Amino acid sequence: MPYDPSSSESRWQQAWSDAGSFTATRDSRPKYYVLEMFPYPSGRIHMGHVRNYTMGDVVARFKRAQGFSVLHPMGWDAFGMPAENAAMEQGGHPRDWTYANIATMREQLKPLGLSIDWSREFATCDDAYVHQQQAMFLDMLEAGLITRKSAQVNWDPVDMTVLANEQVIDGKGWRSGATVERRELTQWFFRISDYSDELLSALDGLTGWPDKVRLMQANWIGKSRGLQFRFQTVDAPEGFEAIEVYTTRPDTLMGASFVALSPDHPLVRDLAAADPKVAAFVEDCRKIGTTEEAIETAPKLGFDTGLTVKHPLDEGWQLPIWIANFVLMDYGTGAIFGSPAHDERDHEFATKYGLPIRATFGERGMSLEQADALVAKVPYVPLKSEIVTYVRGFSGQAEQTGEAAVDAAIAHAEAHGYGEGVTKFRLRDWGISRQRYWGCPIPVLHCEKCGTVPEAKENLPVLLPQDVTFDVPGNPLDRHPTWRQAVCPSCGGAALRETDTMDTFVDSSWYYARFTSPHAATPTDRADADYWMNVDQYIGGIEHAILHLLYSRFFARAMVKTGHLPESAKEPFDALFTQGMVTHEIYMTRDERGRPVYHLPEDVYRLHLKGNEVAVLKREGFDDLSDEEAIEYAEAFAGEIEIIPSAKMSKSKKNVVDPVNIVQSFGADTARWFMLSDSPPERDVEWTAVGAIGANRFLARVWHLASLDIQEAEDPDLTRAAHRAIADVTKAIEGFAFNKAVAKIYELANAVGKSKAGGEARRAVLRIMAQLMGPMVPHLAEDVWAMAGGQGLLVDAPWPKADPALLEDDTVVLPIQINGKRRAEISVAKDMPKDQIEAMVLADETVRRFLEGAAPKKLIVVPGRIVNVVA
RNA sequence: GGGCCCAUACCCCAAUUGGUAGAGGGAGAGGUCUUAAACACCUUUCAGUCCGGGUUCGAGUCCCGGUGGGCCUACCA
Repeated sequence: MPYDPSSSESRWQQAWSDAGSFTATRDSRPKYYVLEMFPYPSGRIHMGHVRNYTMGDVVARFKRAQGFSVLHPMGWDAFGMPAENAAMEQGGHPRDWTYANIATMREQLKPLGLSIDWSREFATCDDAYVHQQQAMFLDMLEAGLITRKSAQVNWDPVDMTVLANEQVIDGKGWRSGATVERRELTQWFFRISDYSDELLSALDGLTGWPDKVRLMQANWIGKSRGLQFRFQTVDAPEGFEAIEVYTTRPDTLMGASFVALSPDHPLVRDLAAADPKVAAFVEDCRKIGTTEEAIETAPKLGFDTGLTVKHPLDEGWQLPIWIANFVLMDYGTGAIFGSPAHDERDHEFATKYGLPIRATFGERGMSLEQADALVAKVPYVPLKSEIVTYVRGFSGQAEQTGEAAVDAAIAHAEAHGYGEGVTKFRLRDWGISRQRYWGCPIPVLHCEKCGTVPEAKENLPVLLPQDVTFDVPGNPLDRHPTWRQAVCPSCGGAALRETDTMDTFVDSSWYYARFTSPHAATPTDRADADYWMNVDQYIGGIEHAILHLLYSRFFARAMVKTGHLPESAKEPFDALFTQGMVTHEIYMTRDERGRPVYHLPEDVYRLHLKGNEVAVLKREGFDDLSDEEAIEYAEAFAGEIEIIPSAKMSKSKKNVVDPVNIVQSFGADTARWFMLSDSPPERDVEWTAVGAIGANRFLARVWHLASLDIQEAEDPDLTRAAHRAIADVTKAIEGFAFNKAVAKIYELANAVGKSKAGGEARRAVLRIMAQLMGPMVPHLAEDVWAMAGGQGLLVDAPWPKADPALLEDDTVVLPIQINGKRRAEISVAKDMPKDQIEAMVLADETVRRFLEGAAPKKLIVVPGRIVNVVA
């Protein structure tokens, strides 16, 4: 009977389902919660999902076998713009599109044989989830965690909607092509910035997270210590007698050459109202979008207001006030002083507009002239920890580090009363208002009498109306005939509903908590949350390293504050693993006009031909060719396709392989095995057709090995190999080194293949192999388990234990190095004392020949490892 | 511009964390089986660890300086 995953895989999946093997239960076992980032229901699963969920499944099945009560759920991040875009493009309703996609993807996911508790499945667009999220919103509003304030947004005047930064391309709306405006809108915010310090300092405790992610979060939160102070203005309009600035380099105050204001600074607005030239300049600045590329390529623009300020340390010294496009209103105070000698941007600006460049410090030991010469062409920006010489210092030592100088300057300002030391954060409040239909409605009302009023909890959920259309731009909620009309819960009068919906990051900020009691009539059930939280292992892509994880950390704290999570769950993810991408080669030809045309891997015949990598298009009739004919064919068309090195799978480059096809032709276990082989999980893995065939071939070989009928014989070496494998595979899985675990299983399979062991001795080893393979290729493992006489289902078998007595050999081979080069080796008992080894080494013929009778200068014996003789 | 990661055989990757560079897979070559092929099995080729210094009895591993690739982030004052 050959290996036939198509029949056996669904059979085992049915068996697990019938046995309820993966239903998570609260019981006496220790708990383990493993979670992979839930998918967006885009329509089809892709290889990235397969990799992500396979890794999680390995952990889940491994922990389950080790005796943990495992929670391993799955759900859908179901709100968001693609559903609305689909409705606009193809008609239909976002809800129908979303739920149809979920149904499709669920059916694609299930054949992978993941050990998921499907009874806990939910989508964030489910009425129940919307309900509980709204209930929490009200709790958080009451607890002071939410605020409403005015903020700038990217506004598309044609589509009449707010755009996210990534939807603004070259200053134009991605859909309409209209020039994007910046607009002020009143929006809802989570007060995450109140938690800046807490979210930053708590990173130290996240020892189960990659350093990289912690660092990225720290940079994002962006704590800085600096000086905030005021410049007295000269002849400025009323109300602007002083300009507040913030700097992290107050030590460069004597190098100040100008003050620069953001185009959005209140003083600039005041000036623009009176002076059309200022207004025109501000308008120019606005045209440059807020995108990264736009900012990167934008030239520094400045406008001299003609106004001046007095230098705080020298009343007679006046600095000009400029408006500069590179000054941001939402960081610091929206105003800076320019210190061109020690800042790249300021230097570029000063050079362009002919403003003075005066050094405040130079390299250690430099004179004032030398320092000024140093900064004339390029700014001097050493690390703050470096010692420099202050040539225009005003506080602290002449020779000191930047850090010390900053501290001294702050102290000086505070002592003389012209400024104070301030800690600032880059992290801003989290704006969650979206002028969109397909999201969770914000449950508040606007009442003429009472103002903004929270909806009463008993009126929840506030559900989206179904009778909407997407044929006109704008938010369908705004133009719905009746949906907005509601009763004010405070005064009983007429009120209008808020039509903004919540950012979808809100949905994904607490789904992990909802999984602990997905059907509860409250956001969480505290007994369940107390039992299951935290997530012991979270797995997902690095692209979520900042926003999703930071928002979730904040949200968990907010849930603790509102009583929905225990205090111990304020850091919800104990351990985080960020997996690499799945990549594939890109196959490209060009059309008659030289434009690139990409081809799907399934349409390409790929082989090594006389040392060259060749890819050719499969034309009609290709599938009927014999191997020789196919090679001839490839030779005939060689070079027609350019092979571009592997890159992340993307539809536009057509370098995608559909997991559904792979599962159909090879089985889920092959896809899973491939994903775990070779590449370390944190690194990218390249999908190749030959690799998939290779993985499948190995699984067939294991099947074959298990089905052989071998005459009874003992083989203690094989038993040893099996126990060695238990120890190695266990360690590898625990360390997320699945590629190493795979290699150890290959080794064991090779040993089984070579061994003459038969009967129960062989079956025992096969059962161990099945157990070790279980987390990775669970279906084949069940087959092997059954063939080798395993009792019951393999998923219910406890993880095997290695017998320590079988792990170590009694004798070890010690290599002998002479002057660092390996020259000989001796075989000694494992626990032989050092002096005996030394005696043996000195007696060794090769060693004696090298030493030529002399005593060695040094003899280093590392027990169990190596001996080095220094002659 | 800033930060992080990576570089070992033709390719993907191991190397007990400073102790014999090769565990494993793929590809290539040859063979057994076969009418032939597939499957299976056997045999085999291929590096001294990107480059240059340093520390050490000993460096793929640690340190310094380059080169090449990748990821993230960015007018943050």
